[in-house]
Amino acid sequence: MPPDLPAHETGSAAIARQLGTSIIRGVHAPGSTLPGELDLAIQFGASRNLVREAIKTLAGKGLVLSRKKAGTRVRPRADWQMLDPDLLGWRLQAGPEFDFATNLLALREAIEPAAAAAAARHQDRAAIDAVREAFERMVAAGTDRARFAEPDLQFHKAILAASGNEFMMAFGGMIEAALAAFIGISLRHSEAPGPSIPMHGTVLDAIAAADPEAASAAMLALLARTRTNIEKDATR
Amino acid sequence: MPPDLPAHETGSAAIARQLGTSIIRGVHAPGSTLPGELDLAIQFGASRNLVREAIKTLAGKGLVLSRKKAGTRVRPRADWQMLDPDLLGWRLQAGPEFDFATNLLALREAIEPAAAAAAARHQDRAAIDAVREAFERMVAAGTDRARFAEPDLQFHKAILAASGNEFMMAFGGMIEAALAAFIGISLRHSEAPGPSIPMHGTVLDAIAAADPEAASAAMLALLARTRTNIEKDATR
DNA sequence: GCTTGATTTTATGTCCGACATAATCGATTA
DNA sequence: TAATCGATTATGTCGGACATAAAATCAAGC
Repeated sequence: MPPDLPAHETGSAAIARQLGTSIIRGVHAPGSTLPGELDLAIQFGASRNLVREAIKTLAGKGLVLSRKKAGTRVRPRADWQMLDPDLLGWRLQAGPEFDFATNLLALREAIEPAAAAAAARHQDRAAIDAVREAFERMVAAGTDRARFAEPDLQFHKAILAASGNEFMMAFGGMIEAALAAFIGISLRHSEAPGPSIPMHGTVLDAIAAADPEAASAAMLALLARTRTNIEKDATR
Repeated sequence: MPPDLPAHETGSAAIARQLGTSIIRGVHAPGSTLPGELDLAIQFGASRNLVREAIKTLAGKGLVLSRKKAGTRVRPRADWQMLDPDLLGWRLQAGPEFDFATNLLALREAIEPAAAAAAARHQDRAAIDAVREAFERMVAAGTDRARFAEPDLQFHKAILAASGNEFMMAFGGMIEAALAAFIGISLRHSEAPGPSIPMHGTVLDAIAAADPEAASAAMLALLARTRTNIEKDATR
């Protein structure tokens, strides 16, 4: 049985996580061949079948490719499914990366304003209620950073969900995986969240008012503030 | 050995694809429990190990969750990793879906202008050369739709790659999976591609000129034209 | 010494049966 | 009616075996 087993993580999931993290860290470089299945089984103290299941998981995320006799090869980084929440989590577990936060923010700046605009057009009442509920919990959290982070994340996820676009909704899982790892880091450095709350309210109001342009602009302004905070953190 | 085995598709990959497609089609509804591993092995004429490998692949893409005794349950649609290229391909294989094309286009309208702007800022010469090369192949294809589609896709992928943002690059695989399935369908209906070529050239010129706003606007205009074509197709 | 074809080796692909165990279900008891 | 207990069951994990595609090696011919 592999060690270090979080709740409900099966043996093959643990091996996939450890192998995935090793690949991301460069322990196994793109183009290189992983140790054979039997060697990996010995290394992880598991059966060859568990290793194979783990490798299938990594293959499904674009990290590796197996061929008879040829072995299991690490694919070029461009083939990795960077949007996969598991892979994202492994990247964050592997350690800080140059430009990770700014690249993620650039993606968010592209998608979340569009999602806010789509939500303003879509007018799904229940979904907008969920945005409002998250906003109210942010207000209730006040300047308590630890209590603020979770409703903040829910706020953004709720807007993605309210867009009515399943592709935009999918970013919720990705952003959640990324921010979950960031929370522990950024809570120490970020300023108090209080001042950004009204900006969140502006986004909500624009969505509720069915004003796509205002919703998009408000979300862009909010994320610009996040960018300022990230850049400020980077210079400390 | 499972039947219907495309080149280089292993048995477990074939089972994953067939099971994934069944789930997407609603044959196995979210919340329901899949047949047991032994039953699936009989159904697919394969070993229990192959079925388990396939299920691990699906689990890694958010489609299912297995627990001892409880069985393998289909997760809510919101948990599916909609951005996964394999899942995207299975969705397209499962059959036409309401709003698929317009949702994908809305996502592209959010990301590709941002990628074009980022490419204009990033100024990676080799990457811009790849954009130019794809553009020249589009020009060479002229009004031959069949020859046009592939360089058109490469053009968009090259811009995503030129952005320098790994998350934006990741859309290349996704768009490729989506458009690969669309090509067979849309080639019959789309107008000749010739008139859009200059618009592609405008995007390239703006990127080469290091003009992010012009690049973004040009890409948005190009995608607006795609939207017009999709809406035209929808009314036939 | 190089090229080509044959042979051998090897690592994955697939299978089968077995055992462990977590979770579900039904019966019993308080 | 609720809690407990035992049986059942489906997944989790293991080990060994065989098939086979592909890589490596070897031999023959030029």
